[in-house]
Order: sequence, then C-alpha cells, then structure tokens
Amino acid sequence: MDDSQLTRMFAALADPTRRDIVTRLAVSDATVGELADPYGMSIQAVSKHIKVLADAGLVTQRKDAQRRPCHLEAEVFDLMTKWIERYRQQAQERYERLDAVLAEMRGDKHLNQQRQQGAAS
Amino acid sequence: MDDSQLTRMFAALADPTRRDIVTRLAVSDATVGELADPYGMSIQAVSKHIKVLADAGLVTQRKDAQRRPCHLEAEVFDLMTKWIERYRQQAQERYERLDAVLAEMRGDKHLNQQRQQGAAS
DNA sequence: CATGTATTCAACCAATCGGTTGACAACAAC
DNA sequence: GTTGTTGTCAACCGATTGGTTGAATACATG
Repeated sequence: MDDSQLTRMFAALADPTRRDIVTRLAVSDATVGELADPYGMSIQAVSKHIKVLADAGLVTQRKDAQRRPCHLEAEVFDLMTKWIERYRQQAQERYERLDAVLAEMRGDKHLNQQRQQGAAS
Repeated sequence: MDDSQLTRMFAALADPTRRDIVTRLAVSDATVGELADPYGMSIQAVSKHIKVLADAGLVTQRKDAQRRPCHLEAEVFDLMTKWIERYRQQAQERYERLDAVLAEMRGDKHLNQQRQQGAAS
C-alpha cells in the first residue's frame, strides 16, 4: 500500500463535489455529462474531478463511443478503511489499557506495586 | 455528521506528515515539540499541522504548563470509517447484483426476457 | 524580576487547487 | 464530408495550502 496512493485517496475525498460523485456512482455507473448535470459548474470542471478520483484509483472509466462511463472501484475503499481502522483500534486499545490501569490504581493497589516503578510524581 | 466536518477530516489526513503524526499519537500522547522533533521542519509548521488535525476533531490538546500534549480522538475515526463503508458496501452489493444478473443472462434466459426491453443495440 | 522553554500568532512566499473559457479530438448520424 | 455530441487538454485566475521567519504569549526557575 503506497503512501502517495493513500494521499491521493484522502485528498480526492476531501472535496464535497467529489464525495457526492462517489455517492452517486455507488448507486450506478454514469457518464461524465450525467454526473455534471446537477452541479452548477462546467463539464470540464467535473471532468477534472473525475480525473482526480481516477488517479486515486477510486473510479475507472470505460469507453463507449464518445461516452466515458464512470465506475466506482469498491475494493480500493478497503485499503483506506484498513488504514483508518489500524490507528483507531490502536488508540482505542491504548485508551482501554489506560482505563484498566486507572481502575487498578483505585482498586487493586497490591497488584500495582510491581508496575509503579518510575511513574511516581 | 456534518459535511464540512467530513471535508476537514479527509483533508487533514491527505498530508503524509499529518498521517505520520496520527500514527505516532496512536502509540502515545506527545507534546508539540516531541512531535516536531523527527521532521525536517520548524516547530511552527508542526504546530500548524496539529491545528489542522484539531480542527478536524482528530486530535485534542490538554494544558500542562507551557506544554500542549496532543491526544488522538479514536472515536472520530469511526465516523469516517462509516462514511467510507456505506459507499463501499453499496457499490459492492451493486457489483454482486450485476454478477447475479449476468449469471441469469447466461443460464435462465426465459427469466430475462421480461427485463430486456430497451437494451438491444 | 530576568531568563529560558514551549507554543502560538502574523506576515510572507511559492506551489497547488478548484473553477473558468476556448480549442481540439473522437465518434455518430445525417 | 459536414454537423452535433461527448469529453479532454491548455492557459488562465483567485483562494488555499504548506512551508518559512520573527514577534508575542505563557509558564517555570534561578
């Protein structure tokens, strides 16, 4: 899992219009023109947004005459979810560990004495 | 779940330095100075990065004399994970549905005839 | 109180971003 | 082959971003 890939993914989803495009592509594939329709901006602008999503690997485009129907690549989201989950869990575990230590300090004083080496203030 | 909150979260994590800070804060809380140490940039720059993470709700800072120890807010990551998961699942389901339809088209021709209205090329 | 330490604020700068418009490429259809 | 449709490329513009340096703030300590 490339770091710059991760950067491109997060950056791609940091824009409301692009998140909205992702939302709509989750429902069904769509051409650039179809995607551009509801927004108050030029097709070129939307085309750029799609390019950003494509460079991030979140969207692919196939050819259909002049059309370029866009498709959401669901698997790639897994990578991002995994990245987030790693640190969420790590931080969560640490938090729970701290809770346990605090509980120990309140209740099981005798169990704690072995661990309380350098932390006395 | 605020849309601009989501924007700030994704934007915050779209920077490698900030992702690294998150990684390190998942292990343990740290002051601004401690966090700044390994990077080849000024403390002010790192202070700004932390502000971005704080504005996104990913990090909180408590007061300890001059120090401002930073703490990772694990729960907030859940919101982002949920956002991602929603569309990942939706797109995945659609993909599987498509697979089923294709299987139907190969095998159960008679069931398909009702659906093949306008798609003939 | 004066000094040193930890952090933030403010102004600045180059690079990137999100939008614009105009030109161009690829294809369908008449 | 000309016309209309769909989409991308290129140049441009103002706003934002990620960094810098210098000054200011807040606190601990001699």
